[in-house]
Amino acid sequence: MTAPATLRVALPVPLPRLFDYLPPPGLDAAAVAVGARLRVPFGQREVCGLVVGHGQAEPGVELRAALAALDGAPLLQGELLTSLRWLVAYLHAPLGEVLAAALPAALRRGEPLPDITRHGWVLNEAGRTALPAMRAGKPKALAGLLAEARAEDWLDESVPGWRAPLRTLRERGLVERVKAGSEAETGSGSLLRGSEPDPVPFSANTEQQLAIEAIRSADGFAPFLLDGVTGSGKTEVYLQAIAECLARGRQALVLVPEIGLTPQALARFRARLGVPVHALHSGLNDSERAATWLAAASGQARVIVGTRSAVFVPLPEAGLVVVDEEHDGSYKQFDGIRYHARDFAIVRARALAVPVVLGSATPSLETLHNARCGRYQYLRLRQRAGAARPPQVRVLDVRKRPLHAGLSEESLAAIRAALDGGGQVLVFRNRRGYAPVLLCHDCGWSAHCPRCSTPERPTAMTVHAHGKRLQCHHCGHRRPSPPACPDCASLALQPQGNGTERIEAELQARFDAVPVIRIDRGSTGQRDGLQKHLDALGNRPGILIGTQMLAKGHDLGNLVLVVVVGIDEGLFSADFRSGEKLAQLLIQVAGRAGRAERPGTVLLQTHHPEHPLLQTLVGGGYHAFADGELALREAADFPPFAHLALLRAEAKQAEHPLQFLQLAKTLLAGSGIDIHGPLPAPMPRRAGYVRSQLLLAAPARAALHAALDVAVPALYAAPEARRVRWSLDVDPLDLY
DNA sequence: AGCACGCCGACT
DNA sequence: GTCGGCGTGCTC
Repeated sequence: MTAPATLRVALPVPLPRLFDYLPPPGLDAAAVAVGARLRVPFGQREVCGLVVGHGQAEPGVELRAALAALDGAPLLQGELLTSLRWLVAYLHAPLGEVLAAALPAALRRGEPLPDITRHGWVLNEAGRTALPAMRAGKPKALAGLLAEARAEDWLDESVPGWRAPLRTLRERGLVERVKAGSEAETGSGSLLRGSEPDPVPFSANTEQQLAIEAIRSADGFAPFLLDGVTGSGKTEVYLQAIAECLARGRQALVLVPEIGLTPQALARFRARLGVPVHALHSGLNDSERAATWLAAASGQARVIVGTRSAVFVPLPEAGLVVVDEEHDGSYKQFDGIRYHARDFAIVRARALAVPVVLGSATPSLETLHNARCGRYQYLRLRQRAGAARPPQVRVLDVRKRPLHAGLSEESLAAIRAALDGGGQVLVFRNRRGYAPVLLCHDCGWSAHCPRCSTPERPTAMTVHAHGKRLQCHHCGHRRPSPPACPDCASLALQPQGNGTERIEAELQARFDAVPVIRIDRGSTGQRDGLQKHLDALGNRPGILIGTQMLAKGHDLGNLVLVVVVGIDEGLFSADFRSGEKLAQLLIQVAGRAGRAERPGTVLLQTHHPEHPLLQTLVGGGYHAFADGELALREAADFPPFAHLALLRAEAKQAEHPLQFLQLAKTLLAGSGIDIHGPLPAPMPRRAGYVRSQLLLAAPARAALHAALDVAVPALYAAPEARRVRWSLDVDPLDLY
C-alpha cells in the first residue's frame, strides 16, 4: 500500500521549516494546487498557510488533516513565487513569513477573495429615448455620458458627485447597471476603457527624448538609472515609458516613497494615461488592498502605483517597473521581513524580463556605483524645465553666536525679511534619530573615537548614561564625558537637539502676525492633514516648521527661504551612511525653494562651516559629494564596496543578547567574513530591553551568504535564541 | 509568534 | 487559600 499523499505547507511563523498535512477530509491532495491557501490546525490554534508542494507521509509520523482548501486556483505562482523564493534565500528568513508578507492582510488571514467584477451604468431603451428631451442639468449631463457604458471607477475619477444625478436617472427608470464584458454593455469593451488620454501634447526636451528612446528600445531585462535634478521632468519620462508599455498591452508597476503618493500625483497619472490607475498605499483598508492586488493578478489592473509593499503585486503581463526616488529610505522595511522594495523590484524585473527605471535627483551610492560600473544604463537629465532657477545656498557659521531655540540671529533676520517681502519660510529641522553627539557650541568640537577615527572620516562617540559617558558604537571604546571642551576649554558642551516644539514657540512669539505651522507626526494627523494646512495657508506669508515630511512632495507656491538647523549630528554621526542621507536631504530640501520664478535662498546653520561635506555639496552639488563619498567608502570597505549584515538581539537581561551573539560569532568564525562585536547598540536601552548587535561584512556577497546559510539554521535551533528577540538585517540601512 | 504548562509572590 | 508573573517547550 502506498503512503498517503500530503501537502507541504508554509505557515506564517518564525520557524525555518515547512509542515506536512493530510488533505482536508474528502479532498485529494493532488486537487490542492501549489500556491493555494490552506486552513490548518496548528498546536491549539488555526492558521492559514500556503501550499508549496506535495509529498508522501513518512511512516511513524502522525500527521493532522488540513481543515479546508481556500482557493481553487493558486494565489501565488509563476514569477512572483520564484522571486519570493529568491528573497527567502537572500534574507535568510522563513518561507512562511515571506509568503505571508507578500499577500495583502485580508488574504493572509484567510478571508475569501473579494469580488473584483467591475460594474458600470448605461442608458436603457427608455433612457436613450428620453435623452434628447431632457432639461439641461446634472442628470442630463450624466445621461449624455451614459449613452456609452461607463465604469463606476471611471465615474468616481471623472465625474465628482455622479451618484446624486444617477439616483435621479434611476428613479425615472432611465439607466441600468451592467457588468464589464456582459452582453448588456454597449460598444466594445468600453467599461474596460478609461477616459481618453489627456490630449495636451507632451514636449520632451532632447535629454528626455533620449531617455524615453533608451527605455523604449530595451529588450527584456534592462535596468536604468534616471538621474535628474528637481524639476527636470523625470515624471514625464515615466509617463511616456508607461504609455508605451500600455500600448504594447503590458502592465506597469510604479513604486513611490510613502510621502510621494499624493492625490495630485495620482491625478496626473490618471489624466495622462487614460486607463484606470490602481493606487496601493496605507490609506486603503484591507479589502481595498486585497481587491487591488487581485486586480493586478487578473490582469485587470494595467497600472499599479504604490508604496513599498506594492512590490509584491502579481504582474502576469508585466512590461515595465519604475522606482521613483529610489534612494528613499522608506523602501526598506524596518521590522519583520526586512526587505528593500527597490532591490526586490530589480530582482523581479530580471525574472519578468522587463526594463526597470530607477529615478532620483540624489541617487543612492549603491545605484550610482552600479550605473558607473555599467551594470545600469545611466540616463541623465541636467536641464530644469521652464524658468526655474536653482536656489542660492549659504552656509551659516553659528559658533559662539547666540541661539534662540536653535536659531541664529542671522537666520531670524532672514526670516523677517522674507516675511516682510510677502514670502513663505520653511524651517527644516534635520532629525533622523541619530544618537546624540556631544558638541561644543563655542568651537564645534565633538568627541571622536581615538581608535576608529581617521582624518577623513571621524567617527563620533555617542552620549550615554544621561550625558555622563561617551561610547564608540564601532569598537565599544568608552570614556567619561569631559567636563570642558578639550580644544577651547569652554563649558558650553551640550548634547545636540532642539525639538520642533521649542522652535515653534520661539517663532510664534517673534512673528505673531503670520501663521506658524508645525508639521510633524504629533501635530498632523495623516497625509491629508498636511495638505489641509498647506491649503489653508495658500500663498500668504507664513512659517512652516517640520522634519522629513516636508522635505519634498507638496508644493509651496511662495516659498522663498529655507532655514536648515540640526545638521551637525549628521555630519559626525557614528553611522557610515549619515553623510549620504544628509546630502540627499539637503539637496531635496533645497529643491523646495525657488521653484517659482524667483530663486529661493537656503541657509544651512552649522558649527562646522568648513566641513568637507558642506563645502563639496555647496560648491559642486550632489555628484561632487558622491565622488568623494564613494572614494571614502572604498577606502574604508563600506557598501557598495563591501556587503553587510547586522544581527540584532535584545532581552531584558543584559547577558542574554551577549550570549546569543557570542554563539553567532562562534558559528560564523572561520568562514572568512569580518565580524565586529558583539557591541551594545547605540541606543542600548529601550522599554526595559537591552540591545546588542553583531556586524558582519564581506567584500563579496557570496561569502556573506555562504556563512549565513550555515549559521542561521543553527541559530534558530539554539537554546540561546529562545531567550532573546533577535533579527537578521541583510544590507542594513542603519547600523542600529 | 502564539499558546500551554509549571512553579513562586501579593491579594480577595 | 488562588490570580498571575514570565521561563521553557512545542507546533506537521
